[in-house]
Formats: sequence, C-alpha cells, structure tokens
Amino acid sequence: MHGSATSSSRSFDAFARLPRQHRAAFEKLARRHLRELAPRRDLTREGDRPSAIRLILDGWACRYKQLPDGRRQIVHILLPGDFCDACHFVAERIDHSVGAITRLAYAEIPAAEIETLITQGSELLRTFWRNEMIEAAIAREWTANVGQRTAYERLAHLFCETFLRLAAIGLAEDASCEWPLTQNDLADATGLTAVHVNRTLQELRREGLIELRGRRLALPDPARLRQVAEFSPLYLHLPAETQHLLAFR
Amino acid sequence: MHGSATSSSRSFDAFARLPRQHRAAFEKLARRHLRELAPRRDLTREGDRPSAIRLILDGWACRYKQLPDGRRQIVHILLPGDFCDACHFVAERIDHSVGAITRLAYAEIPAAEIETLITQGSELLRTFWRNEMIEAAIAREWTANVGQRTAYERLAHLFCETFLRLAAIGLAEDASCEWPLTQNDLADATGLTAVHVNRTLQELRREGLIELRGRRLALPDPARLRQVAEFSPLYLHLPAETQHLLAFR
DNA sequence: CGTACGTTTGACGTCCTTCAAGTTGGGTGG
DNA sequence: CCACCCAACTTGAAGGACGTCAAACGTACG
Repeated sequence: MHGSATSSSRSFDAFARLPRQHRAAFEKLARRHLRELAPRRDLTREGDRPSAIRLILDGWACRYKQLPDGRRQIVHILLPGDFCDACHFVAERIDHSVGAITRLAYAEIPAAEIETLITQGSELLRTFWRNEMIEAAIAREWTANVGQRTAYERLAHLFCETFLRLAAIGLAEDASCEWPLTQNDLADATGLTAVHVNRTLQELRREGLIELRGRRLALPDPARLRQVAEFSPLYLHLPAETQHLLAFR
Repeated sequence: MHGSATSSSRSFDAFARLPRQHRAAFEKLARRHLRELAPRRDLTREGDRPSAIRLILDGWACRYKQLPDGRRQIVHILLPGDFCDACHFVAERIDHSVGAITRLAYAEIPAAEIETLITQGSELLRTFWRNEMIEAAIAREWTANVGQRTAYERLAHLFCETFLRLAAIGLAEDASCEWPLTQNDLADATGLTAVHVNRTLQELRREGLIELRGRRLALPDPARLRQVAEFSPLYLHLPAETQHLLAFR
C-alpha cells in the first residue's frame, strides 16, 4: 500500500515550510485547486510554459530528463510538501519533465494568486529562492553520487537521502518507510541498469543494510548504511530539529 | 593565456544580469570590494557560513564536492558574471566548495549592503531566485550527463555547454575560446579518470570535433559536436538574443 | 484465472579503471 | 641560453565493474 491520495496526508503539514503569515491563505487557495494524477502519468513535460505553482500534498513524483534517444535520468524525487514548478516567475520554459510515481494529490495554484501574495511581503520570494537553493544542492549531490560512487554506494546513498527526507516530514516510522520506486526507477535514478540494480540490492540485503519488499523499505542498520554511502546530510538543509532523526546526525 | 585578472574583463559586463535599477549601485559596491585569488586556491569550503555575496569578474572557478575518501566531483563551472555564494540569505552552511581554476578577480559584497538594496524592491530577490533556478537546471543536466552519456558524449556535452555560456557573455570569438581546465579537471567534472579523458579527447580530435591545446579550445564543427552530445541549450535559460550563437540554436 | 509488470538469474561482452612507465612543454634559475 | 624541474599529457597492458541479451519466475490486479 503506497501513499494513496489520502492515507498518509494526515501525519504531516504540506504547508509547514511556507512563511507563517502566508500559510493560512495558501492552504485556503490549495483547497480550491486540488488535483489528482494517476501513477506513471506526467505532471509536466519538458518545454512546457509554467503557468501555475504546484504543491504536492500526497504521493511521490520525480523530475527526470530524457535524451533524444530515449535514455532517461531521474534527477530528483519529489515528496509531499515539495513544490514542483516553483519556477513560474523566473523561467520561460521548463527544462525537464515531472512524472508521478504513485497516485498523486496536489494543489495547482494559479500564478496570479501567488503574485498577489508576493506583493504582501518578500517572505514568499525568499521561500521560493530557498526551495530552489535546496533543489540545486540536492542536484549537485546527485551529480557527485552518480559521478563518483560505485553502484553499491550509490544505492545506499539514495536510500539514506530519501529516508531522511521522509523522516523529516513525518512519513517514516521506526526505521522503515514506503518505497514505491521499482528497480527500473532506481536504475534511472542512479545511472545503472535494472539488472545491475537488482544484483546490487541483493548485496545490500545480504550485508544487512536494507530490507526491501512489497513497496516497503526498512533500514536495519542506518549508521552503517550511512557510513557505506559516505552520506552527510548537510546538503539537505533540513531544519535543526530534524537533524537528529535516527542515526542520521 | 587564460583569463588574467584584467585581460578579458573589458569585453563583457559582469553586471548585465542584474535588474537595471540596481546595476549602478552594484557596480559601485563592487569597486569598493575587489578581491583576487591565485589559481587552485579555494574561495569557499564546505561547511563555511555564507557572509557575503561574491560576483566573479574575471577568470574561471568551479563548484566541487569532495567525498571523505578524497574522490572529487566538479559539479559546476563558474564564469565571469556568475554569482558564487548567492545563498547568503537562505542557507546556514555552504554544502560544497568553490575553487579557483585560473587567477580570479571578484567582488565580495557584504551581506548588509545587499540587504539594503533588497529593501528597495523585490527585483533583486527575483534575480537571485532566477540565478539559483538556472544553477539547479544546470546541475540536473550534469546529473543526466554523468548518469546517461558515454565518455565521448559526456565530454562533447561539456564543451558545448561551456562554449555556449562563454559565447553568451562575449568571451568566445569565431569558434574558439580559452580552456583553462586540465585533463584532471575534465575527469573530475565528468566522473571519468584522467587516463580515459585523455584517450577520449584524442578520439574527439581524430573525429574533427575539437581542437584543444595550449589552454585553448576550438570547435571546428559545432553542429556535429552538438549532435554527438545530444546537446539542447534550453536548460541554460539564456536570453533569446544569444540563442542563435554559432550552430547552437 | 490469465495477463502484465516487476524481479531474478546466467552467460558473455565492453567501457572504463588501474597501475606503471614514459614523453612533452612551459617556467625558473644558474 | 641552456639545464633543470614539475606538472600535464600520453601510452600500454591487464583487470574489473557494469552493460547487454535472453529467458524464467513471482505476484498483483482486472
């Protein structure tokens, strides 16, 4: 049972990262612009003109780039509470696609409404800027991940990052979380083939670093996983109070 | 002769990307805060607290991430006119390092001075946001580059991107430009070894796609290079009037 | 209950790495 | 002006991580 559109949305606040004075207004707007999307459908296609700001309320999505010859690279995983096209005011065209991994619930807030909020103070602009900064930071880490680490380390790193991000928004209990990504998705995210991902996952299992079946991931030994991955969470720029989660600090 | 601190700074305007109403003020500030740095020195180290906004006036630098065991990944190349720590207001700690490739001339503008400018209008905030968005876009493209392309395509792509960025700021003539990166740097930027970079460069030369010696790069057949690299410049978000440069549109 | 999708396995090939040894060339000092 | 030096570049041989191809197996869902 992956994140159905309603099951997990109770446990966290998708608006928590917005400036305090805009939260209520934003939530009200969101309620008027709710949308849903089936798994494996595209939210955004490369070349689209941004026309609204979308906030993911429930489910997983991914940013990906597709080369002309079909090779696909997932470059970011979007989780509940993430903005998905916050570049409305600063880009003419979107340079990548966004695809739903699970069933998705999101709010699609028209540009004009955001514009109004922005005129009331620069906090929102800073929030979007900060969002963009964090995405850039994660993208840089992914470049390093794919460029420098072995398959084994690469997968370990992806598990660390995603698990910690989930934990930070309250979507992980004890040491386990949902895991809707297929081995194909993992391959596209790590620059490997599905076959090699499969063999490497088996190795991670054999070493007692992950348990993974039935769309669910557990991390029996987070400290060692983190060490294997050479994972350091600084680049996620998580709020201080979430830094202590599990062995991840 | 790479970009010495003064040689090439005449030909372009480092402040061109700033909002019109702030350009003059910015330039004045910059003149009061000029700095230089020797090649191969670090401008910023991972973990630093951002304390000023730096604008590169002349020379090349790079953002890079270093794993605990020494492996290094260059994740972005910084050229004249680029901001180097525009994250002052949105990050507690910097999550990567910035190193000078050539001798560097830059302006280091204290945070407080920027803060003053920002209170005069939201244009500057949007500019920084847009900057961050473009860096994120480039970082995503690099992830795809390292994750999906072969060594041959990867290097071709890096040449396309960097050449076009240089051309867009007037630092490329006919079809050639400075090229201060060593084969070691290229290796760190592409996730390859220096040995394999060397062999792959020879192949690119043999195919008539690049000429590279004495810190200078020429692209005899940009259209074919672009095709080999599957390069599409959308993600650079260059102003429309630069899109036509050479065969790159 | 069948079908489609995801996962697993095996054999084999290759792109890229590793290691180790030259060679070239720009810069510096005698 | 030549000798020297060091970094950058080049070359070869051998090995390994990961890719490709093809088939079989498991499992969720209509």
